[in-house]
Amino acid sequence: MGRSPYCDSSGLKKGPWTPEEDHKLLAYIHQHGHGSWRALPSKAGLERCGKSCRLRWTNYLRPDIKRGKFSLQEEQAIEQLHALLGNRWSAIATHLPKRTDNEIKNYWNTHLKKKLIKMGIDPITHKPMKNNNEEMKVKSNMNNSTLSHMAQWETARLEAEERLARQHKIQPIPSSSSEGRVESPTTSSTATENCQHLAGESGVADDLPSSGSGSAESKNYGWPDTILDEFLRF
DNA sequence: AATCGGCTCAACCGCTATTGT
DNA sequence: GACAATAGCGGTTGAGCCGAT
Repeated sequence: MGRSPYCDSSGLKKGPWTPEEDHKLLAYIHQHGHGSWRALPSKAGLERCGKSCRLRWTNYLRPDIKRGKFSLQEEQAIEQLHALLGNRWSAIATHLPKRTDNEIKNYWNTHLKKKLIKMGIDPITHKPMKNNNEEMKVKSNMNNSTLSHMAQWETARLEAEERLARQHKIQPIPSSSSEGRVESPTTSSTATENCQHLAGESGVADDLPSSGSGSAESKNYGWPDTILDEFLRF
């Protein structure tokens, strides 16, 4: 499997995009669609590599992007989804309409991770940190419902994993879901609904997507939808 | 006013996955 | 099946901003 170089360093521009470049990219995609990203820059008259164009489009220029501050609901949804999916930003992004994986990743790294650490929660495991001082802080700062809620999430995750493992021993997963990258808008929306249900019960994430978040590209990387569903059904 | 340090976020880089031949 | 091309993901970087000193 040959790896393509990021961008040939043959005079291609790097760094921040100018409004003129944005305009060229927008105009081209609006007229022709992006097609092959590799071929796009020359067709659009841009001295950028295709990868750079794709990134600019998906992270900034796409019309269905919501920019600006994250709401409390979005914040809580990210926390819950991260507890469930880990650093699978694109998978998390499919459950947060109009937010890009890059934006969510940035927000996690700059805000949420610190917030959890401050609360004495390990941002990786989403469990209270073992450190005594931190644990004391957790005990005094976190309310019981938050703790029990997190424990429920973790328990449910483990149960779902176990159940799925058992199931797979009996019946192998169909090829579509065993390939790691799963495209299934149906189950995605089910998961979303369940997430909404869960969020509703715990009083968070009221504005989670009610549809498949407009994601024709909706994928649950790594986590098969069955696990996600199981977990969110909890 | 200068400078220092922390923070944010757009963009880059390197890798894997997928698709086509 | 092997290989190449392309797409997409997640980690990291660095320029710019802003508040503190």
